[in-house]
Amino acid sequence: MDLNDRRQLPLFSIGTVQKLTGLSARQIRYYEEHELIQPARTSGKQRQFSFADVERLMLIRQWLDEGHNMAGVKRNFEEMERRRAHPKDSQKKDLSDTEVYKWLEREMLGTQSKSSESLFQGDLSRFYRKR
DNA sequence: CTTCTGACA
DNA sequence: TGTCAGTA
Repeated sequence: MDLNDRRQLPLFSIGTVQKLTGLSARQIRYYEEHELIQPARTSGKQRQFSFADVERLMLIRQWLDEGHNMAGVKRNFEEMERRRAHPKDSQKKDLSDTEVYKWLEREMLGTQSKSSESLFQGDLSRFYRKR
């Protein structure tokens, strides 16, 4: 199992994702309705978000902050999809392992400074162990 | 206590 | 989007 597979692992509750993205639970569920994200579900129907989901939500957050509406956000994702299907020679590749870990490190440091609670610890332990 | 769906403004 | 209800 490589890093890219682990980016798809269902790890976070909606509460954790709210803190990570700054989006409200209402918004997160709304974006799921619009198929912008497809979080997994537990047997009890609780949403389980992966890093891939969180990354997409952060992109949505960014585009929304930049003034885009839902239609604009959807267009941006469609554009990303086109590029993935169009092998242009000088396109950026997926994040390298070191880039992902740097991102993780920043998230953890930023979170820990806000309070003594270790937001990730529990969920992240699965991310590191499951290989 | 947290999350879920449906619904209203 | 926020918020409230009634659940699981």
